[in-house]
Amino acid sequence: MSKFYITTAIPYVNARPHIGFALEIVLTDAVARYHRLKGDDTWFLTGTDENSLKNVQAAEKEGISTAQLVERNAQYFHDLRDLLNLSFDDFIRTAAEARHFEGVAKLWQAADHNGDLYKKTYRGLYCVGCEQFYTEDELINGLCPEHLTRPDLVEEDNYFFRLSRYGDKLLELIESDQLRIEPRTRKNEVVSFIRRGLEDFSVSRSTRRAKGWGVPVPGDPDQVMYVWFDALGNYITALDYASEGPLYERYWLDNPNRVHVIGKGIIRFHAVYWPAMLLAAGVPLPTTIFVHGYVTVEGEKISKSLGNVIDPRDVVQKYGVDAVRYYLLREIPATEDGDFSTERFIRTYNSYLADQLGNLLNRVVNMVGRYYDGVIPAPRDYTPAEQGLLDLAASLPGRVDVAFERFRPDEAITAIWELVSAANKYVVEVAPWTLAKTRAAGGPDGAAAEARLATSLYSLAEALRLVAHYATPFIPASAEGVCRQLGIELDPSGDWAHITQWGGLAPGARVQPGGVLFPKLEAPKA
RNA sequence: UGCGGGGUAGAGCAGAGGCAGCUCGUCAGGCUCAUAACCUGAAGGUCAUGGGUUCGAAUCCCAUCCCCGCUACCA
Repeated sequence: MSKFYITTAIPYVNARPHIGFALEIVLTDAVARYHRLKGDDTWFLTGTDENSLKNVQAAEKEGISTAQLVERNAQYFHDLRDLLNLSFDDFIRTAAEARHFEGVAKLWQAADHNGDLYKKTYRGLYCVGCEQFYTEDELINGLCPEHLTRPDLVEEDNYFFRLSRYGDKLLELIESDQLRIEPRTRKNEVVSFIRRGLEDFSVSRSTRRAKGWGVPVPGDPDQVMYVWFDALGNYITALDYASEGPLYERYWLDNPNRVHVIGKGIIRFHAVYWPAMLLAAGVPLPTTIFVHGYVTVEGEKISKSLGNVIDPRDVVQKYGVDAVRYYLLREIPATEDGDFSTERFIRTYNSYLADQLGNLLNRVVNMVGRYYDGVIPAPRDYTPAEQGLLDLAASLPGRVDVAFERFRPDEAITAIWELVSAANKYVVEVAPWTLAKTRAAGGPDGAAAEARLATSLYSLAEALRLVAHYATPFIPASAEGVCRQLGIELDPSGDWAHITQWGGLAPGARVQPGGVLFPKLEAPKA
């Protein structure tokens, strides 16, 4: 048994969650659930990033307080827990929690004591209407793209972080995989970025410009922290870094697996800024950063102006939570961009869940009912016909483990579904309905047929038990549903070697026909 | 501009010197336990293009054309 700490990025709360964040959090959930299944001491954190000036502006527009606005919007994200059947252990809100304010202040001070924070005049092009800075190339003909006015050249004292000090150290850690960045192409990106030389970056804003919203800089009431210390710090403040409490000890200090799951757009902040900040503060670094791709919708980038933003609530309501989880985990390759298309969604669901798994369960439960009065029989001698199933089952623990080690749930599912497919083939090969007829005829042939029939139905039920357990991280509710119909329960012991061993199903279980687990979806109109 | 990844069947992808594969889709057949599901078989590819190395190249080398990511304070 090992330990495992895993986090998602914390999203801005200025809009409802969309399908892209659903991908990240479902992906993280599947990995966390897998580690729990294996008996690892697992902690899964998510939360919301609330200390942004944009929230202040949005609240003003709506005529409510900023605290009210972020609280309401944070709820949308917390609601994903039920909606997507998530298993996070903790949810941190950066604007609302003392542990966060205190932890971030401590992190700041530690970096400061190390001499890595200093004050410098920041000069930038500031649009009063937007209340934000623009870089030259963001402007259109030198004008603010939003208001088409000429931005002011504003000077302001801010604190800067000495990132420039840490290039060599970061390179060493990343190239040696002490800080592992997956997939490899993302690691290359980061390495080549660092090689080009690192510049210090600004880590505070004037309190006035931030309208007083944010975490105050310790000892300087005129400044609040900018997003870096504040938002990135959540990964340890949520573990009570402020007091270096038991969670911090258990999941950060004394744990070889500290994993951040992030989208490709924020890799630099997590793979460069954040580790450097931790080095400055004398805090251990994360061990792994996994970078996933983005979701496109019907082949198009998600964007508000295109109006193709998908709310996970809508798809879950329409198709069910496990259908959505399955699609995200299997059809979107974790390391690449992947497309969310209704047509493909329905095809995937119908083929893998309804036709292959659901139908297999149905036929097995039905045959046990018909030929053994609903009681799963004990197997007799295994023959070459079963060998394929047994060999495949024996290969799965290793293959699934490798897949998760690489953060590739899609590969794990593909491997698991080979067992579903093999079981469907096996049904046709042994043709239990023919055996049942021979059995009914009696005589020595009938006795032999009885043995074959018992062995085959047991083997099929056992294959389904294994599939259900392997499928738990991906489609937890349906995995339970499979077990319920088999008349057994998911094994919560965490004894993975035992769970995945062929023969774990105790004969004598009474199947519970429970109707269709995955009702087929109407094919999209051609 | 530089760095990185990629272009393989209608779609999505695997293969990294030795008969071009997988899933979905399409077509034909089989089966009747099952959700018209399942099983078997078939059709479908100039492996982006041009050249080279090799007995042999999707695979290695050179060139070209496309696509995508990164190219800093933008979560």
